[in-house]
Amino acid sequence: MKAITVLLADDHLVVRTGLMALLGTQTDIAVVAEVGSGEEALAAVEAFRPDVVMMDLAMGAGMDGIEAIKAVRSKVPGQPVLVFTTYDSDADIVRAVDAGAMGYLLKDAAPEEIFAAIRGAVKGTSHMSPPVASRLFEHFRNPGAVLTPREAELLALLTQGLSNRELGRRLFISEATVKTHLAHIYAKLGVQARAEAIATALRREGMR
Amino acid sequence: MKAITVLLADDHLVVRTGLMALLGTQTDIAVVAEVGSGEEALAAVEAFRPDVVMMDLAMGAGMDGIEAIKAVRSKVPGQPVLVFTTYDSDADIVRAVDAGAMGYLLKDAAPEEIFAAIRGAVKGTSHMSPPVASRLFEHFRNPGAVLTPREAELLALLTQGLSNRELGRRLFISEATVKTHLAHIYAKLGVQARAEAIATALRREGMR
DNA sequence: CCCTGCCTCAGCCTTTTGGCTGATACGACC
DNA sequence: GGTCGTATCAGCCAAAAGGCTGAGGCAGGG
Repeated sequence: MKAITVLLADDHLVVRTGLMALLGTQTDIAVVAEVGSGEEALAAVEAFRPDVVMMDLAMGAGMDGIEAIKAVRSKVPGQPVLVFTTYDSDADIVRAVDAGAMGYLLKDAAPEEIFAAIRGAVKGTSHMSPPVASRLFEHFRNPGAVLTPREAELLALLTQGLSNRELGRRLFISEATVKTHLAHIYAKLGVQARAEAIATALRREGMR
Repeated sequence: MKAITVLLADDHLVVRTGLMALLGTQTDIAVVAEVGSGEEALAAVEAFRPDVVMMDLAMGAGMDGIEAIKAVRSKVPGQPVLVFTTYDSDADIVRAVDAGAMGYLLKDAAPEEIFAAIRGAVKGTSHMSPPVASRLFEHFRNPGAVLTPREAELLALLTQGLSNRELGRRLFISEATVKTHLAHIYAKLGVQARAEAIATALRREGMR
């Protein structure tokens, strides 16, 4: 039986080393390359054509994990990519899934879970860590909470602490429009005021 | 020469595995135990009396890294503890240092840096990753920005998105007093408004 | 004992924010 | 060709937040 080939992309050497050691215990899984950035991952996918890519989402400077997933899958359509990260923020999960990730593992996952996800990925089975799955479920249970692109843009600036006037200047819209968007955002987030919206956005969505 | 004994405390199995693998390449460093929580770390320190403890700050549920450092050092005075974490928020660094940490390493540190920090720790030399050191320096360069206990308490609630009225109710003080504290907080943080204060606090201090 | 820092509070006035109602415009979809 | 979602804007009013000045109590240090 030919071993499943895996590419590791994570900016932390310690994590890559740990994964290599863990995956090394499995005879049917072989790490063929390890890289520390999204750009390198893209190149390595072309060079090695691994069966599965394990990708961290936070990768220091440059291309982030989500962009890397999109780039990889546009270059190699159908390439199975597993997200392997510390966080399980709503936004990250949703963005990863619609960037085409086959699975979403948390770094505190048990080794068996990791192995199972890799084996599943080559067969086209997707795997989510339980907390991730439940968040994703929540997300689709309440699709009313999906912000429009413009609203999301505004929220991002809002979390910088800008005033309505500033928001208007930055987005080239009137203060009246800013207020309209804000009202919609508050309703969707289920909050009463600006402060709460910022708190919610920063906590829930891992926006920083 | 007797090898330096090390205890690893980190809730991520992958990270522990990676560190074991990296440290295993050094003949003068021996990992004597690895644990996944602050409570276990405390027990392991007593049982193994390691030369150095490497401690993560974020450790899921239960005792966090800072508490664990304090507990370890109160049980074994002078025990060298190295913080090994992903983040370098101001608050974490300062709290770790005054909990008695001997050094502060980031997870993306080069292996040589990690080895050096461990070797230094047993000799009583403290080591900081460069970005950490510069933040610590900044912190002491501008001590005016130190919030009073009451202000910190208020800021914590502020980041929950509460209104002035709510803040007053929670802290059993009048809205007038809340405004006074807020004015001081804004001045110390160097911000103009509530929204900015929340953003700054959440981003800079890793309060969540 | 005085000074300083911290916590507490009041009043006054301006600016900002939020709630509401209503309106126009454009593109997609049926 | 109508409908829906999105984005844009206005005006009005009430509530909240912020700037300013002033002030009392209390603990700790010189």
